[in-house]
Amino acid sequence: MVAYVSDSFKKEIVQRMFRNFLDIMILNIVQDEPTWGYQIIKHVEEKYDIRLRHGALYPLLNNLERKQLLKRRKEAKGGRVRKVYEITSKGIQVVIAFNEFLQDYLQEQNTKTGI
Amino acid sequence: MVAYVSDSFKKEIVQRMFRNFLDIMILNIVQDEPTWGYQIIKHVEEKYDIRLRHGALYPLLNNLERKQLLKRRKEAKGGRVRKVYEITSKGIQVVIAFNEFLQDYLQEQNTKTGI
DNA sequence: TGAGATATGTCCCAAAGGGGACATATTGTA
DNA sequence: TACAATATGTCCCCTTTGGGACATATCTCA
Repeated sequence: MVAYVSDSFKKEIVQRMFRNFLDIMILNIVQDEPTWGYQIIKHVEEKYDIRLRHGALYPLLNNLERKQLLKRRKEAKGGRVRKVYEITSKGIQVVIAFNEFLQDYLQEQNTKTGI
Repeated sequence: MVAYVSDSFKKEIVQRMFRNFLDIMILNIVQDEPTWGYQIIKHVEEKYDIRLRHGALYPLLNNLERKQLLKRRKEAKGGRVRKVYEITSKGIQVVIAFNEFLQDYLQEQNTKTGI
């Protein structure tokens, strides 16, 4: 846990989200559209202003593939290797479970604070 | 990361949520109504079927108080000590930041998957 | 009076995880 | 031709975290 400072509250949350639920964040991104490691790093950097370490990402992608949450659709080449990942039905289930929990959680928040 | 098995997906998510965002989960519970450590443990066990270790919770509560996210309202006694916590305005900001991120995140999910 | 529930405190060891470094190869561009 | 960007792989050390244990005190009920 880091010090909470007014404006950086949200930034802090996003960072923790990516630190602790990186696998699910990745699944979400890949679900949106098939993509590859390097692009995921660029995407997250651009959208969330967060720097993912490739040293953490690539092993994770291989891991998710081993668990059959992702599948490597093709290796688009040109002399250069590129692993394009696609989400599996099992992967989608994980994303759905996550989203449902969040939905239930927020639902409660709303009923408590009066819509 | 643990193996994802169909039915236990959601359970798994809840556990990770409490493991990784325990502070915010606690802030939420306290925001709902002022309460104390022992009751939080019972509450979480009952509602989520998750066992919080008091060895982790009590230091965290003291920590949240030191950071002024919680304040100890009173020590209701009877010879026995009980620390009743209340959320602070700073604590509420953290909860709001968290909820807003989740809201934005789910919003995107919905627009992507069609409403 | 003795056991179980209530209530909180603190500490330590082992496991996990992340940051950073080391490594390699191709493509484009100045 | 040389550097920056693209693209992925792997490893290690250090910090963080959790689980479990040790500790204490009161209250209630059988």
